[in-house]
Amino acid sequence: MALEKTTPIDRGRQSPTVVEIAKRAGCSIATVSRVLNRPEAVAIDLRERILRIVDELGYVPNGSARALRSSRSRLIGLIVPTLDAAIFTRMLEGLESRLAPAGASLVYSATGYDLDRETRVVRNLIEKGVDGIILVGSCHRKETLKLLREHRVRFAVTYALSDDTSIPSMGFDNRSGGALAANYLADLGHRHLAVIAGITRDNDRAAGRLEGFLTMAERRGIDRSSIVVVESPYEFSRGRAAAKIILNQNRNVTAIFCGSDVLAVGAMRGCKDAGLSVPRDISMIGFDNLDIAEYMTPGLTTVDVPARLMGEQAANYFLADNSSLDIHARVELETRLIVRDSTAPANDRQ
Amino acid sequence: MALEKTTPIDRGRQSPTVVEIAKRAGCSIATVSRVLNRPEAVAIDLRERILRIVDELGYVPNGSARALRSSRSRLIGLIVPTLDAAIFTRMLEGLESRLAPAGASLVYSATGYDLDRETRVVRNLIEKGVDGIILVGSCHRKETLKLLREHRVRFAVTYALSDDTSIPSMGFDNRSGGALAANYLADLGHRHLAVIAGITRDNDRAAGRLEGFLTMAERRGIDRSSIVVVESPYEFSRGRAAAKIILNQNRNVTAIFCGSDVLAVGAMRGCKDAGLSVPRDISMIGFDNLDIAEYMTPGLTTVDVPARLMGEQAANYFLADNSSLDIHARVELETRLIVRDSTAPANDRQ
DNA sequence: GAATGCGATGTAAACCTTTTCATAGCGCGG
DNA sequence: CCGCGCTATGAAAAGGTTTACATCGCATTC
Repeated sequence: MALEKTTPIDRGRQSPTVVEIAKRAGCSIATVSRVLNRPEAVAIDLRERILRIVDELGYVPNGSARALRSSRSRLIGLIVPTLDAAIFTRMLEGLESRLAPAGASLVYSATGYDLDRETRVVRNLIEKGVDGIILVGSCHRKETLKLLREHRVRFAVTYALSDDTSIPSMGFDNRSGGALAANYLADLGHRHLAVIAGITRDNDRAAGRLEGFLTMAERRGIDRSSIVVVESPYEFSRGRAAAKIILNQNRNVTAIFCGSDVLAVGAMRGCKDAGLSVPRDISMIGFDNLDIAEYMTPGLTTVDVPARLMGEQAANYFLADNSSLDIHARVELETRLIVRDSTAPANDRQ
Repeated sequence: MALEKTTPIDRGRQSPTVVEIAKRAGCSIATVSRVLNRPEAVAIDLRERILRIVDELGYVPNGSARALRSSRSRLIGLIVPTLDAAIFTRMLEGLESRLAPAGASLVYSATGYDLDRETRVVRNLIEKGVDGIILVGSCHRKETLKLLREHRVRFAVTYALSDDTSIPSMGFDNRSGGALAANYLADLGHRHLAVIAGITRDNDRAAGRLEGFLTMAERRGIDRSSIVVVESPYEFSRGRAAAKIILNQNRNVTAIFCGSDVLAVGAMRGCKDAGLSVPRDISMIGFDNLDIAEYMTPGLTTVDVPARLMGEQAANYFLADNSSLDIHARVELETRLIVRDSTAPANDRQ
C-alpha cells in the first residue's frame, strides 16, 4: 500500500514555474527567484511587475526543488510519544504559533513510547528533509543520536533537561516536580503514600518524577520502602485500575501522587469505585496541569508543566540563525505546584 | 526571522548519495534507485549487495530530490481548527496509525477557526508539496478550493459530509447528532431547553449540531423559540460562563445541550457554581465523546463521534491508488448517543 | 539455428529552484 | 576622461533522484 504507486505523473496543464514567470516578465529566472527570496535586491519596478505576474498566475513555488537546492525545507519534525489525552498538545500549539508565521510547518510523528520506533521515525523524518527535530525526553537509542549527528540535523529535547549539555534542551527538572508533590503531601501530614508512576523503563520523565518524589518523601522522614509504587501507561483506565489495586491492598494509604494528570483523573475515579472520597479519605496529586485538571470534581491539585513555553522556546531555537544558536540552546524552565481541591490534611483511617 | 538565512550550506563530509552507492556496488545509479523502489526488478544477488552497502553507509534517500522528480512527497497535510483540548487528536491518531506504516507523514497546521487563515495554510502546504490535504468541515473559502483544484492536490473533508458529492468526505451528519440529543431529552420529559453551541459562523459542524437539535426539539413538540441558545468558542471557561448566563436568566431551564464536550465540561462546572446539581436539577449532554467524558463526575452523556475511524478512512483515501480512489472517496459514518449520568428525567423547579 | 521475447541493467534527461560568477551600466573621484 | 566600485541583472551549474528508452544477453520456440 503505497502512495499512487501505479499511475504515472499526470499533471495535465502544469502549474506555472519560475520559467513561465520569467518569460512573461521578460527577465531571467534568477531575478524571479530573487524577487521571491530577497525582494530588496531587485529594482522596484521590475519587482512589482514580477509580483503582479506571480499573483495573476497563482504561482506557488515548488518546495521540493527549493529544498533540494538550498537544503532547507522549512519543515520541523516533532516526535512525541502520543497525542492522546492532550498531554503534548499544549506544547504543539506553542510550537505552531511561532513556526507558522515564519513559514515553517510541523511534521508530526508518534512513537507510542517505543524508542526503537523512535529511531525509525527519525530516519523517516531525515529522509523527508526536515530542518530540525524535536524530541521528548533525553532518553534515546544510540542509533537515534547517531542518525541525527551524521546527517547534521538540528535537534532539541523537551520535557526534560539533558545531562549532556551539548544537547540542546528546553525543559524542566522532572525530579523537582516530583519533589514538589512529596513536599506538599508531607506538609499536609500524610505518612502513608502511594505513587502511580508512568512506565519508567525508557522514560526519563516518568523515572525522574518518581525518583524526585521518593527522595523528597524520604527527606521528610517517610520511609522510602513504605511507599507503594505502581507503574501504568498514561491512560485514564489504567489510572483507575491502579488506584483500585493500591487501595485494596493498602487500606492505610492516604495520598496518591500520579505521574500524569491522565493517571490522576483515572485514579480519582478508582477511589470513587472503592467507596473512598477525594480528598476526605484520599488526597490526589497529578502532574502536567492539563486544562481538564481545573474542571474535575474535585479540582485536581497538580504540578504545572510549562508546556506551551517549551514549544515556543523550541521554535525559537529552530528559527534562530547559526550565529545566535547557542543563546537558545538551553532553556531551563520551572514546574510549580497548583493547589486545588483534591488534597487535604491527612485523615488516617483505622 | 527565517530558517538559517545567514549562513551558507555547510555539510562538511556530505551524506552519501545514490552515486556513492552505485560506485561501490559497481552498478549504475538507476539500479540503486530500483533496489530502493521496486526491489523485485533487480537480480537478487546484486540487490543484496546494494542493500548491504546502503546499510553500511547509513544511506538515507533525499526526499526533496525524490519529491521533485516524482512529484510525490509522502507528506499529507492536516488542517484542523485547533489541537487544544484533544478535540481532534483522536482523528489524528487514526490517521497517523495508518500513514506511518506506509512511510507517509503528517504535516500539521492549525487555523484557529479562521477560514482566511485556512486559505493561507493551504497555500503553504501546497508549497511544501504535500500529496494531499485533510480539512475539517465542508465550509471553506472559494479561494481555498480553487487553490486545491488548480494545483491538483487531493483533498478530503472530515467531521462532516459535503453536500457537493464531488468533494471526498469521510464524516457524519452533524444534524443527526444534534437530533439524537434533542430526542433523548424529550424522552426524559424535558421541555425547557438550552443550547451552548459552538460559534456557528463559518462552522458547518457547529451550525449543523444546533440546527439538528432545534429541529428535532420542535418535532417533539417543543416551541423552537423557547429554546435558549448561546454560542461560545470551544473552551472550558467559555462553557462555564455560558452556563452561568443561561441559568441566571432562565431559572426554568432543565437541560442543556452543548455543541462539544469541552463546553459541556465547562457548563457542568457552571452549574455547580450556580448551586445547581447535575443531573438532579439540570441534565447535560455533550458532543464528541472525548475520553474525559467518561471520567467526569457525573459521567457525561454525550454524542459519540467516530473520530478515530474518520482518521483511518481518510488515510485509506490518501493511500489508495488512482484506480480505487472513488471507492474510498465518501465514507458516511454514524454518531450515537452515549448515556451516562449527567442526564435524568426532567425535574421542573417552581 | 534464426527469430523472438523477456528480464536485467545502463544512459541520460528531467524535475524546479537557488546561487555563484560574470557582465553591463553607471556615477564618481582623481 | 580613465578607472574604480557598486548595483542590477543574466547565464549556467548544481542539487539527488526517478524514469523513459536503449541495450545486451539469454532462453524459448519453431
